[in-house]
Parts: sequence; C-alpha cells; structure tokens
Amino acid sequence: MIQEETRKGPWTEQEDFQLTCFVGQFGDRRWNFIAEVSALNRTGKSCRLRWVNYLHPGLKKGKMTPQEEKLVIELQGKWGNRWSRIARKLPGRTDNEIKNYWRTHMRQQAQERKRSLYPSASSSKGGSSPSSTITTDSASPPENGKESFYDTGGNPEKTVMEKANEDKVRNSETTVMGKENEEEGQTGKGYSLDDLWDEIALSECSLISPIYGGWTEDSHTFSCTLAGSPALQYSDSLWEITEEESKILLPLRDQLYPCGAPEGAYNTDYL
DNA sequence: AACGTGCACAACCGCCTAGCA
DNA sequence: ATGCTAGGCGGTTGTGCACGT
Repeated sequence: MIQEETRKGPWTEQEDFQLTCFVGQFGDRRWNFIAEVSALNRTGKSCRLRWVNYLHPGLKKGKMTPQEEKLVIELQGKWGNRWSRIARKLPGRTDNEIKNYWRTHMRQQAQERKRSLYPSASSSKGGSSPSSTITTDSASPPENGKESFYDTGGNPEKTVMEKANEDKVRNSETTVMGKENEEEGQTGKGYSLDDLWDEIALSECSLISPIYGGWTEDSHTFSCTLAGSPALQYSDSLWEITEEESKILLPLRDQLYPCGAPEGAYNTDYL
C-alpha cells in the first residue's frame, strides 16, 4: 500500500469532521484502522488523542468549576499524577486538561507562596520562575537532568526513588483491578515540591464529594450518535472490516469527498 | 501602540501493558 | 512461553492569546 508521510501538527476542521464521521461509524477503539481508512495521514495514536481530548461529544468546554478544581487537588494528593484516573472522576474532563490545569495551578500556587515567603521579591510578571529550586516553566528547562514541572524536586534523589515506587504502585495497581491504593502519591521519603504541593492542596481543600453526572468510572466505552449515524456499535472483530462496514464506507466517502476521493483515500485493501 | 511575559491548551513522544497469534 | 502490535498513559513541548508595562 502507498504510505504518504504522516501528518503532524494542528488538526484542520476537515480532518476533525472526517475523524468524527469515522469514529461515529467504527467506534473509538480501532484507531489504526480509522487512521488508515480515513486517509487522514495521521497515526492512530494521533487520531485517538484528537478524539479523546477534543472531539469527544461528552467533553465539557470552558473553565474548571471550583468544585472540579478542588476535586482535582484532592485526588492528585491522593493518587499522584494519575491523570487519567483522576479524569474518570471528573465527567467531561480529559486527563490532558487536568494535567494542564494542575500545571498552571501549581505554578500559580508556587508563585503565591514565594511571594508570601519573600514579600520583597519581585512580583512582576517578568519574575518567571517561581523560585530558584522550582523549575516549573517548560520554556526554561532545568540544566541538570530531567525534572518534570511537578516533580520539581527539592531533593534530586527523590525523583528516582519516586519513579521506582510509582512504577511499583502502578504495576500492582494494574494487576489488582479496582483496588484503589491509598498509598499512591505518598511515595518517597524526601521532601520535594510534590510534598509541598500536597501540603498546599491539603491546606486549602476540605472533604469533597465526587462529582458524578451520570458518569461511570468505566465509561470509556462511550456510545456516540452522530447526526444521521446509527448509535455507535462496533463489531467483535476489531481489525476485520465487515461487509456491513464496507457498505458504510462508500456512502461516507461520497459525503466527505463529493468531488471524488483524493489519492489514497479509503484504502481499498479494506474494501 | 509596541513589546515582553505568562497562561492555557493542543499535540507529540516514549514507555508500558494487555491481548492475540 | 514468547514476540508482536495497538492502545493507553504520563511527561514534555510548541504556540497563540491575553494582559501588563
């Protein structure tokens, strides 16, 4: 088959539309299949990301509510940076969104904290880095080793330990499904900024009840109904195109490419 | 008005895991 | 039992916009 160079970068409206149509028809699991058959020249991964983070109809747009913010803080303190897991507790929010929120929120907290500790310190916007030990800005990467924006590591050794512990936790967690590990996020012995964040978070939030809006924790299996499309149902076989699907593809092609499908659109291997 | 800075968000990368042949 | 592949996840980077100076 002819493999054009994979597209990268921002998605166009047309691409979004195409992806939405194909996900509507084939479900939100067969990403490589969708990527190929839609001729988007995107990787399956990229398609999935776009769908999950942007096109998913269940997504909430706009700012996080105070309730959501508190919940994020609470759950982050409880589970650490398990964003996808945290996201499951926040209907309509993606792990990416929460991750981004946490990053900016924590940066703000760090700046505020710094200001309260060192009132004489510059408080102008140009102040950039919240503190000498806190490297939260991706624009100014740390010189020594890799530190994430929340692994802002007061203790350089910790990140290694922490990682090892987190991996352990993750492994045990994935094997023991459904068991929520209370120790999560309480890894390592050093006092890093992670701990500082936890402290900040705990100091400002009280017990928060989870937000449920008809959302279930295992609601990944979402069912999408597109205008004019049947409710999303995918076949048992993930990788074989069925006769049914091939019947769907042809009219869809006409819909997307009224003037004729471009070269490579709809890999006919599948038809 | 122009410029600089920080924020918010989208997207990519690399690694890990589960499922299957 | 093992290797391969797709999907999932966390971390990181890039970019446009808003806001302050």
